[in-house]
Amino acid sequence: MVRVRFAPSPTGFLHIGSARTAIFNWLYARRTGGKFLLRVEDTDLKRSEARFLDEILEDLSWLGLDWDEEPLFQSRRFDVYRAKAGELVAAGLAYRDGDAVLFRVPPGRTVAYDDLVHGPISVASDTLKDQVLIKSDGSPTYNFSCVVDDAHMGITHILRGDDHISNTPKQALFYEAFGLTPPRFGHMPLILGADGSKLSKRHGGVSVEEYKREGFLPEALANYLILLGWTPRDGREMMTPAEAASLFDIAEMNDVQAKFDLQKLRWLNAEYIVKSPNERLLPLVRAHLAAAGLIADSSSAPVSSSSSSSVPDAYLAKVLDLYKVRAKTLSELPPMVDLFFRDYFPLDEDGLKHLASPQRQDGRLRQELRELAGAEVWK
RNA sequence: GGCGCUAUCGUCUAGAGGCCCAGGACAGGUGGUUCUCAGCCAUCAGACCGGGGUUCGAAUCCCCGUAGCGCUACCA
Repeated sequence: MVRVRFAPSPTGFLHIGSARTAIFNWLYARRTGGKFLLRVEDTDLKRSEARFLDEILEDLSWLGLDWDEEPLFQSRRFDVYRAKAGELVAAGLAYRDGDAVLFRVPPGRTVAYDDLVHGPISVASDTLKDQVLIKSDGSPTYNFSCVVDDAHMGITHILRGDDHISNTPKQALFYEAFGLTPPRFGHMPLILGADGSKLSKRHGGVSVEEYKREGFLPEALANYLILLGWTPRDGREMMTPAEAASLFDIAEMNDVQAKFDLQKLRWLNAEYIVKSPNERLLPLVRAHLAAAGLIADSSSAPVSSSSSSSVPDAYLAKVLDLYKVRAKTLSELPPMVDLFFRDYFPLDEDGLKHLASPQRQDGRLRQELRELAGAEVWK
């Protein structure tokens, strides 16, 4: 049975690239009827924080992913890693260097494996230095804890970013040292910023949380991330994770790094906004309007008296019907609809000219507008 | 520097030797519809990194170059 895992480090928010890795692992598990597991790589005690883990799990759920077992925490398994390293030392395959344990890389070997997305990859062991297994402070290195835990969790397929390609031969050597058959590896290309450089803040956000806050719908983000690296056979572009899961094939994964295109994400988001029923959008829209100060913040409003000042759903729904075709993100909505939440309507010259143009046959309205213009002292 | 991965329109991609004077989507241009915007409809422009091979035939295979990215940590 297929068992895959997503292994975040709780040292920051969920990166957009990590989110994609998680999605594809989930896709593969769901496609094959296997298990999608979580492992918390919190070996860096100083940088790991519980609040980051909470945020990461929340974002994964938000994106529509679910996992099959309780997450494994690496910070609770330090004694296991040390014991495992001890086995290798006893077998003469590793040695203690001060308080650290290093793996002896066998010379003159070609370490090869068949990558699920890239095909055959090989590297000469002579280009590898001896690998640290256990650091002087007793904590394990990434590559070592990774192998120990993947074996422990019975992981059959490892789908991760291209940045781990160079780690794989090292890990393959560890499996060999333990007499284990390594899992299958598949490395997916990294996501780059629009200018081809490493994805960073200036490209429009690197964390899932930022897109959530901007008013992107999770189905749009998930859909876009899936598209960035895989195209279904039938060429469709809009799909839910569940639909993608029914079509997914690792062999079809792209092996080319892709640039993150905010325009296309925005287009997808707009499509999902238009398709979403108002009941689903309303709570989100409320939050954005409240954040913009256009309506009272429902979450912090007093329970009793002020019902008269709260805007009814029916009213918001009408506004939404008018404007959801124009907004590419929910955060764009408030400036577009602010006039529906004000008591005065200052008109600029263009607006006045347009509404009072002779093309309008409604003389009565024109008259009213003139009066309005005269009354512009409000502004 | 060493090792590795990659290379089709601005972007995401289709293309697994002839079906391709390269198809789709986003973005862009133009026109139409509309009292504005958005939308919708129509339409245009836009690419096989360079050079060598292999082959009757290459975007597709091989080699070299170039470029981008990754790794080269007692970070993960």
